[in-house]
Amino acid sequence: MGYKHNKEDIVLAGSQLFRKQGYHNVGINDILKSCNIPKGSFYNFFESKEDFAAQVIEQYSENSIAYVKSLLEKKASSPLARIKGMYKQMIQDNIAEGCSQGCLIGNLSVELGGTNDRLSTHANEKFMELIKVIGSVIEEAQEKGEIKAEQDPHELAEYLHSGFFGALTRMKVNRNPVYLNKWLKLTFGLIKS
Amino acid sequence: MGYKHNKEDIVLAGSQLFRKQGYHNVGINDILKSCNIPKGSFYNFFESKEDFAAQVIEQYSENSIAYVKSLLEKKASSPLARIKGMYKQMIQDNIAEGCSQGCLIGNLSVELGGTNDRLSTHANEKFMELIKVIGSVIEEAQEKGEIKAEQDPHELAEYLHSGFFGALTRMKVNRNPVYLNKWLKLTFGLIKS
DNA sequence: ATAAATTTAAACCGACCGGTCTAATTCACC
DNA sequence: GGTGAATTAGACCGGTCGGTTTAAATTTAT
Repeated sequence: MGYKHNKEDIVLAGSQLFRKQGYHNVGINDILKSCNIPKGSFYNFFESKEDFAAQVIEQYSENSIAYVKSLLEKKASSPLARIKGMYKQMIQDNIAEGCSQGCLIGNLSVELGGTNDRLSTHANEKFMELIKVIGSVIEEAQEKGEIKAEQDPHELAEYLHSGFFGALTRMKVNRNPVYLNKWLKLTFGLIKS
Repeated sequence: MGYKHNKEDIVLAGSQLFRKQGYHNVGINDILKSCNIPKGSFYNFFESKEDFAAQVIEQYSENSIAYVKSLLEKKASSPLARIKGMYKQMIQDNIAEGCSQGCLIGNLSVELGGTNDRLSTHANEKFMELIKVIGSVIEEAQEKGEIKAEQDPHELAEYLHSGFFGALTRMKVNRNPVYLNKWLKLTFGLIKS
């Protein structure tokens, strides 16, 4: 049950730092300061900065997937309403964070996609896992006739979520949620039957 | 007319490096090596790394805007065909680069949006300039009845281009252009009248 | 109670970072 | 052809980077 510090808290702090400031702009010392641990403890838990980042990706995406599943499982409402509600909730979450962070997976894909195979492959795998979850609810919505049936549900999920990342980027650079709301309105206007 | 080295070439080399590897992962020495100049020359032309990056943003986006305008001005074809043709061309360009770079403006927006106000504001201004250009052709297409007229053309241009950036991110992390093609097909299927 | 194992703590390391400095070179102009 | 300004050249600087090390403190097991 542990000593003074615990791994999960450090990883959580790291995900906040990486999301807001990126990978290369965050040093080990920033991480140490942000949760008041000495360097020895850090290297006791993690092999390297890269290993740490891999665990940040893992924890963040597992939490995200669980969160998305919980939002999509409210069987009371229709599939389309659940998907739209999920994005609405995510928009609220980003607003609560001051529009300054965005999506860790997307951000790291951009920053490390050109150079760090290990981390960007890891991020990509987690992205695809999330797409699967969203895709299955889109399929449901198509079966109920709520969403145009012409497109492959999995492709549509990819389209939605990478478009949402584009909007998150606009949000981050402007520190303003309007782009998320515009995206929501436009996207769901376009895909509904 | 110059001595041995010239500024524009250094800026061009920098834009390649920043696009592929990001801002913080590229050091001054990487830039020097990539165009074989000594440090003294670099600091003769540029005040600092940040000043250099600002000039990279400026040159890259001015070139991009001119390029986009040239692609959109082929009055032989319809406005919609011109817009779609522009994205098709951009997809080809990214393929020619090995799908490893993406968009400098978008990439820097993600990496620096949370921390560097000067550079991210600069990037944002250039993004909006480009949106204006695309927006005006969308308006044209709407007047000709080629694109659904319900949406504001400027908002639609923002939607298109930030969605394209999302697809570029998928491309970069997968080193694969299929995501760009899927995006093209889906987007233009959805917005056409 | 004590020994073994683990975690905490921070000083320390070489490498590299962005940036400065001084000298040699090259150019434009008289 | 000589002169002053701009460019080229790279050694050099303090600071910070990711990472190592050694010892003290703490927890667990006996």
